[in-house]
Amino acid sequence: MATIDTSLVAKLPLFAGLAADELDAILQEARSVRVPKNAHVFEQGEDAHSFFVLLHGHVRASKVTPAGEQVVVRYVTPGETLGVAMAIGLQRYPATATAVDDSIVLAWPSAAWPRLVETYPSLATNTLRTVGSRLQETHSRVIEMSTQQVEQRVAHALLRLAKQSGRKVENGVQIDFPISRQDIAQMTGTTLHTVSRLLSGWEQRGLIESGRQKIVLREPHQLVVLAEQTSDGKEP
Amino acid sequence: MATIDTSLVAKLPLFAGLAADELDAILQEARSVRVPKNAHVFEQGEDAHSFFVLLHGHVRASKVTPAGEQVVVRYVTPGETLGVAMAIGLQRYPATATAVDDSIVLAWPSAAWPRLVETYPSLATNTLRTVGSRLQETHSRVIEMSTQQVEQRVAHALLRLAKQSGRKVENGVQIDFPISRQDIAQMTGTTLHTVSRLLSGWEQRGLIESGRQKIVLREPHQLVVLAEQTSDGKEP
DNA sequence: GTGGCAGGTTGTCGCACGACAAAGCGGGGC
DNA sequence: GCCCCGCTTTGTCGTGCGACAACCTGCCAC
Repeated sequence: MATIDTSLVAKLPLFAGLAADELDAILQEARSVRVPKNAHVFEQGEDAHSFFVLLHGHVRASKVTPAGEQVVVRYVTPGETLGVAMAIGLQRYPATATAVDDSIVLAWPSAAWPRLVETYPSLATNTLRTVGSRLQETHSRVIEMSTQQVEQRVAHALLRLAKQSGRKVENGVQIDFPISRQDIAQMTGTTLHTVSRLLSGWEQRGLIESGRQKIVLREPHQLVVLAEQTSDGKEP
Repeated sequence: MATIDTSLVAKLPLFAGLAADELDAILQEARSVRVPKNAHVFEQGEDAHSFFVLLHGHVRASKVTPAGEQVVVRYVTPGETLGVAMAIGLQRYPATATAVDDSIVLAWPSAAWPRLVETYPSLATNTLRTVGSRLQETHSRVIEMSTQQVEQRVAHALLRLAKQSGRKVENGVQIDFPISRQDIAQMTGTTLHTVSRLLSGWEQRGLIESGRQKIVLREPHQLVVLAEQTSDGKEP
């Protein structure tokens, strides 16, 4: 296994406030794992043996309901932690993590977490901060789903994806990993049919440009307008 | 200010793993505050000056959207923390906390948090666990809103409230604080009209008994059946 | 090169629920 | 004890969007 590039990893929120030698010691214990596209990093219900940091690629975290429906919980971008089940007191992963692109993760055995936290307390506070901000985001999503129509929700979803993982291209901002209408539907609580109709409409109006598992935002600002529109037509 | 009853507080998850004298030291720094019914513990957007533990009563945490719609984030029951904004890296409270009953909270200045955490690292891991489980719950809510109909969601909401704050009464389990159809609507992403219709229906079928800001579950099991029903009629 | 299929588009239909409206009702305040 | 106001109920109507269905299309495998 190759040595990990410390200079990149040092900047991650998880490791904020750690000295270089401390970071080295922590990284000693990590394995770097390649996860090919469409492979699982871990699966819902499986014993939470490891926790991870995504180094490269993109990972989708999703849950299945008892009735068998899939819901996308979030997309993980490089630098973020995933699978921190153990840290929040779970024995099993509450979701499935799937690489949507060839990806690389750092993996630590969950068993090491209590010791690591004891030795480096900032790991706990750093994780607390990231879990907290995920809680915030999830609350936003609840609020969106409670108060907004499908069109607004989908627009928001695209904007969020573009902000997280947008890549500047000729005609605008492209979402930097393969994503289907189905995926978007599962993020926004609607059906791929409705998403398809919406995207078609936007494409005709020149707001976006899209193809197979590919979306380019041409007029992000217009989408913002759409996303913030209230159903009663008049803005505050 | 009266001394705080240590024996009760010692059992709270926040203080798990602390020695008696450590707990005492922490409690020294807290003020106990009475919050009358309908008063705010704190308000959304306000500077997050303190964090709290609810000792007695019930508190509703809610957010308002830019468009002015209210959404209920959660109901806080005695023993839970609230207002931990600072711990998760926020300067301001992300929601408003309102006492729905006369309540009592312990309050610590947020400024003390970093020092407390440094001195008593289990505060961080304990908080991490509770924030983690709130994240789990919020994810469940997203999933519910994505995949279930209003009837199922409302049934779930009642069951959750009953489990958290149910009080055994003659005819079943009563939700132990005043709650309106409006509140339930704001928890489930629907309107008070729809909630009213649903409750009326259930009352006629003998599942519940309800009045002004009061709900008694007579047949919780029947509600569970309702809550788990899929729209296509057939169960797995 | 070509066949197969995952991903996408588009049309039609139905209904769960939100919007609007208007009228009971019960409890707390004076 | 009475009045008023916030909670609740119930009716009607309209519609956003899910369900179902059929077909298209560009990619990848072989």
